[in-house]
Amino acid sequence: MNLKQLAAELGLSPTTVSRALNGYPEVSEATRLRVAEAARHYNYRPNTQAKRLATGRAMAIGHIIPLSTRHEIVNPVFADFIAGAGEVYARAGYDMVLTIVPDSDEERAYREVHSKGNVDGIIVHGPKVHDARLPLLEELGLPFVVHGRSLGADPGYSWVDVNNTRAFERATGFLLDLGHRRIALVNGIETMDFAARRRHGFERALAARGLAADPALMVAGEMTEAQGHDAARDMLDLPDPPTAFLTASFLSAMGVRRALWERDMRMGRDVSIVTHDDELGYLRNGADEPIFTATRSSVREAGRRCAAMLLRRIETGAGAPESDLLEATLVVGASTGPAPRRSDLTD
Amino acid sequence: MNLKQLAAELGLSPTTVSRALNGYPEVSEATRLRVAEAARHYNYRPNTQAKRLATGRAMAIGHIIPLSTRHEIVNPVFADFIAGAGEVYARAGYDMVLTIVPDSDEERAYREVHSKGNVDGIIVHGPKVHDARLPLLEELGLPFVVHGRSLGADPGYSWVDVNNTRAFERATGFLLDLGHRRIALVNGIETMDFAARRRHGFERALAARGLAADPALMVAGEMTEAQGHDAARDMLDLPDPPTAFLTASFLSAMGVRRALWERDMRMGRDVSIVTHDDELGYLRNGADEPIFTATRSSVREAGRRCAAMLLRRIETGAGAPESDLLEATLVVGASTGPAPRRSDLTD
DNA sequence: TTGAAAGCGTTACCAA
DNA sequence: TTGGTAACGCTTTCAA
Repeated sequence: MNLKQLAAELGLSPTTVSRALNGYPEVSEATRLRVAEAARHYNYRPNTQAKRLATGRAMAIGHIIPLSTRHEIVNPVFADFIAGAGEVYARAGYDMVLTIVPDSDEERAYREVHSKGNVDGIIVHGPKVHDARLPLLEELGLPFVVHGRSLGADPGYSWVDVNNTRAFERATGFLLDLGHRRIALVNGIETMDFAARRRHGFERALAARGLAADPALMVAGEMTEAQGHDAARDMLDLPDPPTAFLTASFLSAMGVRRALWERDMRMGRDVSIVTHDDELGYLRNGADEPIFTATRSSVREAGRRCAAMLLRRIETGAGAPESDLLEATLVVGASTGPAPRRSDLTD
Repeated sequence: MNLKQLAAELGLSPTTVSRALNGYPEVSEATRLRVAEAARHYNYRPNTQAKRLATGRAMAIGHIIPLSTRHEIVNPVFADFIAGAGEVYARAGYDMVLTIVPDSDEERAYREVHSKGNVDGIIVHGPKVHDARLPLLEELGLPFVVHGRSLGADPGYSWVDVNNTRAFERATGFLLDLGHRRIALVNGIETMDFAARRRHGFERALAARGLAADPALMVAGEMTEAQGHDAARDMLDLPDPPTAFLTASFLSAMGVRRALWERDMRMGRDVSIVTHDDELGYLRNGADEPIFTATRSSVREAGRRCAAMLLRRIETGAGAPESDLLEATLVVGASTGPAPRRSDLTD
């Protein structure tokens, strides 16, 4: 059933039917009702392609994922973000178009998606400290919002990010308050903006107490179980091993835990772990009270906000860049001090 | 630059230019070259929407993800699958359209995506033992391929699946060979087809030795770290606790390991774990030789095959249903017997 | 408040 | 081998 047929059934012109369905004011209430009724009855849905061609709007948002970036697509953060963004798109009648590209083709993919005109805007995932995509998109004039930020880029782009610097600063401060002085950082790859910021936060907290970060206690790499394990194993072999670990992901924390296990050490007794991720709800304080983070659900929230921001910009024709900084909470597993409360960490 | 403008530049009709660019045979080699050259020079890309409207093909494949289904979107398996499918779509010039829907709206989403005509076919994710989506899609006449299978459905649909039954049967047999008699199964939700099959495999291996599964040693639920932990903790409290665990996911295995840790038990000495997932490369046998599975990369391969099958069906106008059964390998962490070799399991 | 007609950028049919 | 024209299904301008 298409518009013409529906109009014929109603004895109206396609024009009027279109107007009635799209909420134009100049159509009488009576016809609007008749039309709506008939549309429902015949289960009429306007053809997307035709609508797109006529309006010149793709009604779709692109997400371009570099293939090799295991960091992104295989990252639970990515999935949660996509879920959040997808909710918003669905409500607004937009499609979400995912494009998987080999890294080498990334630039071509952006240009192509632009000239083919099958998306109205783009979400940039996993920004690096120095990221060639932002100037490229600026040049193309394609509306975009970055999930994250890029330290090396000209400001002036729109973004939604979590406060990684402060989160890690706070977490480090928390461990310092518990008396730890040898704190290890098991970080993500530091060409990624988020990891660079986490390291800054870590170093800032140490510096605030007049401490310098020990390079032997800092490691950066793919955030896997194996990374956490190998890093912790090696560090625990040092003459002056760490008494606490700060990790950038759940998987790394799992690996650290395995290294402790292999040495018959216990979290909270011999060592503390603080990790910036969710899923660690099971780390409990002395009162068997779960201490957890909002990371996972807040990533979904970030997805929602990112998508909403982009749609707003598209529909209002962009304008001044916008930004949105979410505060992250942290998972804490440590019981050598007083049982930490969520509120200790959230502000 | 659109087709008309390009044609004008060349002094040709849009028709001819279109034919030249789309490889129709009836255009002379000379003009084909001229056109190709000009297209490159002006960086011409045909407008997707117009092409779609004219051909009646959306050049897009839909993936509909129910929102609440944490099992899917947040599942690393999902991400790997998407990555594999995305590769194939990109090569074939198709878009991948992800739709996130509240569970209650799932049927409506399928109907809508169909009547709006913005996809040419659908991949069905996470089939249940009894799944209403398959008859619905059949009724709509929308081409689809299932990632997985549905025990309760009429055969006659196309699918790509991993041999879950046999994988778990083999893993169970492996533990039995090592002498274990009390084997626990920490499974996924058993209304999901894959989990039902895994359980069948488990029970079949026991039955083959004349053993019956002990209900107290079987648990099914969300495959999280917490699930694995709680299940293992409770089972280890039984008067006759398990000596081995078979888990359906990496996260569950992590939880089982934590439960062991809390009891100062060790894998390989006190207990064995076999899990159907990747990332457990770190479970090493006595010779410190990693024993690992291909699951993760094979999920990507499944994504590729699923996508390729669907595109083939769309382009050839479907026909007899097709299927593709991949053999799964398994992660094994156990050292109470002779060091297991990968080939022992892959047979 | 309604309708006729043009237009969006392609492809596809029929002539030349 | 090429070109003119209709068609795809909708929106939008202009008239009535």
